[in-house]
Amino acid sequence: MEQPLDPYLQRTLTQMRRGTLELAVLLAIARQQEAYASDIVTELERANQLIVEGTLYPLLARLREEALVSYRWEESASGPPRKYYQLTDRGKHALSALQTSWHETITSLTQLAAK
Amino acid sequence: MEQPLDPYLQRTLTQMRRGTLELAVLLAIARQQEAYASDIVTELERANQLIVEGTLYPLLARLREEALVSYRWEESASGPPRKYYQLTDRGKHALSALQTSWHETITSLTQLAAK
DNA sequence: TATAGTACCTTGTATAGCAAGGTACCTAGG
DNA sequence: CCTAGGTACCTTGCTATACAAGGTACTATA
Repeated sequence: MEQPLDPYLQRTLTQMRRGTLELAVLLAIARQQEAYASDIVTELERANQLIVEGTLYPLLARLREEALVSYRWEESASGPPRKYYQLTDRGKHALSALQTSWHETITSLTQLAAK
Repeated sequence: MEQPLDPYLQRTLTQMRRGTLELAVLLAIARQQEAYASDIVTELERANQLIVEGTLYPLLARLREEALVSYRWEESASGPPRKYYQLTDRGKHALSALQTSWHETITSLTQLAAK
């Protein structure tokens, strides 16, 4: 039973997603070696990270432009062809750098929260 | 010795800050009971969270509009008067809610990162 | 009466999440 | 056939916010 969220909290959580979605998507791709958009959505849902198409497709396009991921087309028996994404070497390095920053952020906030 | 950052990483880290700065500022105020802008900057620097004036002042104004903080003026012997901020009850609740979301996010990403 | 230090705040720009809407492929039922 | 439903890709418009840069004003000191 979900309560409707305070608009303030809603907005702030959206901002929080900005910092983590890109990392989460890179992790989801890394985890599966190869993934197309629906795989990523499913993988993130499993981890309670919601992402919608209007967010994911532009994000994948950015990752592509930055050469963090590459893709290949694959035909599907049950619909249009799919773009399967995989991490490039550059993507693996970026993922590693982001994880480091992420851990530093956790450390900082943990320290701030300690009385 | 700081290396100049990859512009991509730079941008992404800025996005990461979006999600955490508001939480960090609320924590910094809570920690000190009362704080003015410079106190907050100092407190965050100590935790390795950089924040600049052009970010902090608008953020404090937003917190004020949302009634998460209130302030009182205090004269200073060494310059212009200062605005000392403190959390309101609503602010304490919001802080608590944000911390909960923050921990959930950590859990999600930790789960995604686990092989 | 300058100059330096402190403290407040605003303007303009770029970025990215999201709602909503669009195109096109495939299969199955009538 | 051809229409409906499911799948998959993508775009447009809106909004929020971090940050660089610039601005005002108070106090103390030389």
